Amino acid sequence: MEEKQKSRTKWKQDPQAVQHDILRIARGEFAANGLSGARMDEIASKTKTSKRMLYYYFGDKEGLYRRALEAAYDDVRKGEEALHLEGASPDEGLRRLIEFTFDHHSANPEFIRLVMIENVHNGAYLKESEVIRSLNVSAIAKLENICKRGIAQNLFRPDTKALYLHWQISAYSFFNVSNRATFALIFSIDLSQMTEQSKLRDLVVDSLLRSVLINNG
Amino acid sequence: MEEKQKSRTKWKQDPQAVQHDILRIARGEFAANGLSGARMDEIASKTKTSKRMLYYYFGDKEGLYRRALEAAYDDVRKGEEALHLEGASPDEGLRRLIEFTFDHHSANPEFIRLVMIENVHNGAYLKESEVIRSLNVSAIAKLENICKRGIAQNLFRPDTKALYLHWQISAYSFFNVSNRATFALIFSIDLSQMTEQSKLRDLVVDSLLRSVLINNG
Amino acid sequence: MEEKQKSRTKWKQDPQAVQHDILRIARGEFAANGLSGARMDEIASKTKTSKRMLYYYFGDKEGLYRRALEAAYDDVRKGEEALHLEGASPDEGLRRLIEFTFDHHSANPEFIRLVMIENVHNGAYLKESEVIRSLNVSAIAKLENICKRGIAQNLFRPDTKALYLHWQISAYSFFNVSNRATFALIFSIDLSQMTEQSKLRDLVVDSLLRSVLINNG
Amino acid sequence: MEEKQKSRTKWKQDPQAVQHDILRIARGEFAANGLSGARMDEIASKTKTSKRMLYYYFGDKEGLYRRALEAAYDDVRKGEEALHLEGASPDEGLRRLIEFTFDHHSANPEFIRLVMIENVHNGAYLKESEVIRSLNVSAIAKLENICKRGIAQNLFRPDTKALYLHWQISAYSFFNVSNRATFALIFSIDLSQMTEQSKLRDLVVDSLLRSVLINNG
DNA sequence: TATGAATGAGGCTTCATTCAT
DNA sequence: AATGAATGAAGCCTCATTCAT
Repeated sequence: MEEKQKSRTKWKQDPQAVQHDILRIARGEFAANGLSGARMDEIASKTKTSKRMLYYYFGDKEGLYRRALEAAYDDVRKGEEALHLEGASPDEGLRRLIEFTFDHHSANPEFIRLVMIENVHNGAYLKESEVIRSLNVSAIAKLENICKRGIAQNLFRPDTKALYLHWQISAYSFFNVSNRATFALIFSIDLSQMTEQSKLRDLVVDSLLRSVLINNG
Repeated sequence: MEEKQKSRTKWKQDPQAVQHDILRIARGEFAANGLSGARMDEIASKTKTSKRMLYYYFGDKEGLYRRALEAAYDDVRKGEEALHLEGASPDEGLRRLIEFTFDHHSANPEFIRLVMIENVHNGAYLKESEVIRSLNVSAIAKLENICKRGIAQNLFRPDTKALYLHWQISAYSFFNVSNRATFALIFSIDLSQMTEQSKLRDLVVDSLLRSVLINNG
Repeated sequence: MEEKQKSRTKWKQDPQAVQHDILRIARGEFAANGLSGARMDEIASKTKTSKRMLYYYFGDKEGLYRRALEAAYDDVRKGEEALHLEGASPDEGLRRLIEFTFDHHSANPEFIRLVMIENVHNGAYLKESEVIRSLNVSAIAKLENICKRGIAQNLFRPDTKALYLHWQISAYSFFNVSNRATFALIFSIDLSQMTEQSKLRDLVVDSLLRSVLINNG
Repeated sequence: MEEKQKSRTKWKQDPQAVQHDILRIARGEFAANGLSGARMDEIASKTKTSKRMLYYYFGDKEGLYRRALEAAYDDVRKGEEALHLEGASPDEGLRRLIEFTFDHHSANPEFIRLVMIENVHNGAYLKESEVIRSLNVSAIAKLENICKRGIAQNLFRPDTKALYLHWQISAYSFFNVSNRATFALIFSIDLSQMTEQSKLRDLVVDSLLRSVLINNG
């Protein structure tokens, strides 16, 4: 057991670091307990600063939640930028995009939970956020490029739409994380095991490619 | 003083009705606000009885939540029984099953929200429930029958697995409701409109059939 | 030092008494410290019940303040009803009314302070109160009767108006209490002493009668 | 983060001006919200400097309040010096003094509010102030001169006392401002309208003169 | 002289729950 | 079976003030 004592020496006078620290903890707590379930006291105690600072920097609980949500979206967007598909053929590119998205969601369950929670609130806090609006461009650009090329090369069905394909990929990737608990209980199968995850990933990739590609007999 | 009085006419002396009334209200409140977000006072005030009755019949808040969750699952299961596919061919049966599931989820957003909330809690309350275990049989029986026949008739790919197909159908149908709010905000498109819903339904059906059927060129 | 223990036996189940008790204490605290200066904890601790009951019966601090203000006005109004002037001549009646008002204000400094405080808030809480509106009738009825008779009997100047005369009486009676502290400090004279109070009362009565009566040479 | 930054141009390096600025703002805030109701943050944010300066120059909240109160008294006293009655007859002088006092109070509602607030605090802060003591001389000197001359010329009743007459004038002039809000609400009449104000002023002047002058039949 | 960052103490309020009848 | 009154614990938030530079 370590002595409970926060190192309040070198963190001071670094507002950026303090805010980041708070946001990181807050994200975890909100993801774990929901907006009303999370406790400001609990968040504060896990932080390197005092409770007062949560209010100093974020105003109130909802403000903190909103900022944590934004930060989560932003982190995920940054992660997505890491995927480069320049040289790949349309079908190979699509395969890799699906795999990446599936894995990326799987690797960020905290983000998934925040989005679930935000949807329980009907997107009320995302609605207020200016920051989020900028996500839509980058989120779908890669896919649009792939589709355009795939259709032009007569590989993809001509009615393939990037937005709807994105919806499909998201549905699989999101559901895979969001509904693990209840699915496991009802069907007595733990799909979060690595072997199951790779099986599901293949299923998703194959299924979607088969439905998009023209010659998939 | 804190809760308004209602004119309690002749509901008294009917415990069954009282409990049903409470559960119906509770389901709505939990679906709308989450477990910690829902308020016992609010639930009670929308009920035909007093707050004391919630505790009398359901013990505490978590007990009420669990019972409301169970009731929601039970209602949905009953609804699913309405689908009859006896005479249909495997491909037609699958199509109708997908459509039905999609529509059924869409028609029960309150249930979807409860399941989301339960997943946020890692299925902790479903885990305790004895009632829920009985759902898994009926939920997948129809699909297994279809798959068996589809494979036997050389219509479906031989490696088609009912459980995984069910997972796919569920992913689409669930995500369609669960993530409406955030999807709409990020992509500025309201997929809940009827025309969009029917477009998505066709997309889901076509995509899945194409990926399952052997000759789908 | 008495053992700090509230007799929580015979007060229970008497909501009226509980509310009265709370209001009495609250009036004192608000009068002594103002709206923001008063402390809910302090009010509660002087009460026979717990802090929770303040909120149970009055909603929040402002609700309690408003109700305490209303109760104070109501008490004062009831006190005013004790004055009966039926048999008196107009001049004698006016004299007695002025004396009574002067004394009544002097006897209720807590009420005066509440009114001062409410004026600091620009009457924002009185404005919301339905109860207060009923005061205006009774407050001035007696004076109107006196004026009418006084004018009819050629005793009072014909342009004497009850409302403005009331304003004058109130100004003296109110100021006598409200500004004691600063007046005493600046002029080094404690007008709250009984001899000074009676001198002031005579001054007010004489001055007003002289200015209203026709033959006051 | 909690307070907005202002473009501090070239106010720096002028302590006098900074203190004046702070006092002006503080007076307004205290007058509007009372001692406990006023917020140091709010005062600071309306100031040209930062919050730290309030503490630098005035020590703490109470120190700032006291200084603001003193400054308000001082301003008012300076204003009173503007009245010159040298050539006037006693009755004309008295009339003009009353009118002036009435108008002067009416023109300084912020000062009136501060005095109300100080009285709510039983003059506790004025009591500590050295500065205030010097006010009593000038405040009443003019009136004493008038009274002496009026009595000597057999115009005023011989028992006329400057201090009590001052009390009467103050009562009217103060109450006219201090109780506007509640009076308006209870009697549904807005006495702050200009026509009403001039009516009240005439009433006050006439009433007081009639009660002081010997031949006023 | 000046300031952004930081804070402990204490304020108001709400929660699920139980009591007494 | 049913209820209005009551509550302790804990929640969120704000206050005047100080620190480190």
